[in-house]
Amino acid sequence: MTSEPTATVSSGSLLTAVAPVSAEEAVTAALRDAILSGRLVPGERLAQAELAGQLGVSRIPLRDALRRLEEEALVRIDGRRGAWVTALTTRDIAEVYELRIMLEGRCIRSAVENLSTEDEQRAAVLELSRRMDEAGQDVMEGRAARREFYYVLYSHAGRPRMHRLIMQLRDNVGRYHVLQDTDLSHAGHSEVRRCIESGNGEGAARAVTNHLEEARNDLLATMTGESPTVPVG
Amino acid sequence: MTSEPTATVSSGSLLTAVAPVSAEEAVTAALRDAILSGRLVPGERLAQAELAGQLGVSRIPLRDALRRLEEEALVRIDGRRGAWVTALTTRDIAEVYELRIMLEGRCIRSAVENLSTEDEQRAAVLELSRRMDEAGQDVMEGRAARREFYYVLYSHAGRPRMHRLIMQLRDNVGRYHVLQDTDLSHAGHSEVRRCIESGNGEGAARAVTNHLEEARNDLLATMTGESPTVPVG
DNA sequence: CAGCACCTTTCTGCATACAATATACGCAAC
DNA sequence: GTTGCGTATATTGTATGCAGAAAGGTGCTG
Repeated sequence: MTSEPTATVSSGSLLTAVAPVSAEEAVTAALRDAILSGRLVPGERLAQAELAGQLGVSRIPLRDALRRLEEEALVRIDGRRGAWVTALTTRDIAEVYELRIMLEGRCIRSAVENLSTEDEQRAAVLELSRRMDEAGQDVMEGRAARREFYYVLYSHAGRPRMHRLIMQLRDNVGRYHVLQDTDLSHAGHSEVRRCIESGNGEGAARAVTNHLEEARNDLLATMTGESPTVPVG
Repeated sequence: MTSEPTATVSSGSLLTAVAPVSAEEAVTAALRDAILSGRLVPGERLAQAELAGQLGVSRIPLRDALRRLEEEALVRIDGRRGAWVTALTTRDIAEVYELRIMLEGRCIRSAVENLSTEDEQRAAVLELSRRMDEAGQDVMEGRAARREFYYVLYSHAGRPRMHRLIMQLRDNVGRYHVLQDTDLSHAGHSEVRRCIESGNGEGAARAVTNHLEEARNDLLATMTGESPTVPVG
């Protein structure tokens, strides 16, 4: 949120991990990072002129960024009334996890099977798994490490649409895990790593499915009774 | 493609079926209809100034429309090089159908089960089914009727993300079915209708899954050997 | 005191204008 | 004859300005 746009967007997009070449891409990355990190909370209004001024760009690339984030379901645009950070209800959370369970099970199975015949790729994935285990102190660091691990792992499934969709669904619910039980996650991730090493795609699918079901139950339990912030109406 | 933008967009969006209120929405509907109907073929270049002039709007809403259609995977935008109508490879087709089989089976099961307790909603869906069977002469009319039937049917699953995603996947591969075997489709749709009437969600899921597998096999068989049109090297 | 209409303000959507970059063509050198 | 480079053109990305629609406040009226 500095006045220098180039400095603000130095972190780059979490999805592409390449330097942004256009202002719209830079703004998208900056806003996405702000939303996923919680600096922009669900329900918060996103005024075009204000954000454009803060990021040092015109309203045109900012509008493009808001529309892109709307497609990622991180932002909700309501006609000519404005844009807000998306607030999810418990029903939304349940649907996202239902989709994740269906998609990630299939995706990880193909990824693990494909990796069983490509040793160097598998080594790179396992290296990311090790780095994920190490970065356990800082919450945001651990989250970024997990995201990168699954991003690279799922990329080997040979299903670009599924991959993109899964990452969007992850980002949607990830910001609602304020303080997830990391011990529980650790067990699931370790099981996934063992399945990668042994080439057991079916086992990895079961591990991810179980892990996601537990995470869903935990998250829904913490959200029970809390009515989510609704932007308008 | 007239010079009057308001007349050009009278058809409205296929997804929302409501009158467009903004120029971007109108342009999106017009371009989407042109792509789905085949007037804009896969691989065709989409120049901003040319399309904006033909549709009678500025380049700004046209750019927004292109970006939205890019998210629907109907248009591919490549940096500052331009936009093209998306061309799918056989691998893309296979992935889209894999996703459809997973998602539509789950979606139709919930929809049919939900409809079993709401008689008037079920009657409306069955009316659309009847209309779908009648509109068998014209190819485009039959396609539109099928689309509306499944759009309304799936909307009763209580899963808006899944619903939106399924319709996008349908639109992606629908334009590749140049002349589908309508007899084969008829049998599948009839089975779905019977399951709706009897409230058999599991049977509807099986029927849709089988239907989609057959459609996938037919489409991939016709595409075998034909290298799809690639926009750029 | 409540409710409604009007006005002011603010914000978004769109059109025009400018800047930057990718492509295409021509020319020269090897 | 082919390859590399430089310039010209075309096209996209972005900034600024303007019109129109909501939202909010204020005064009037029942």
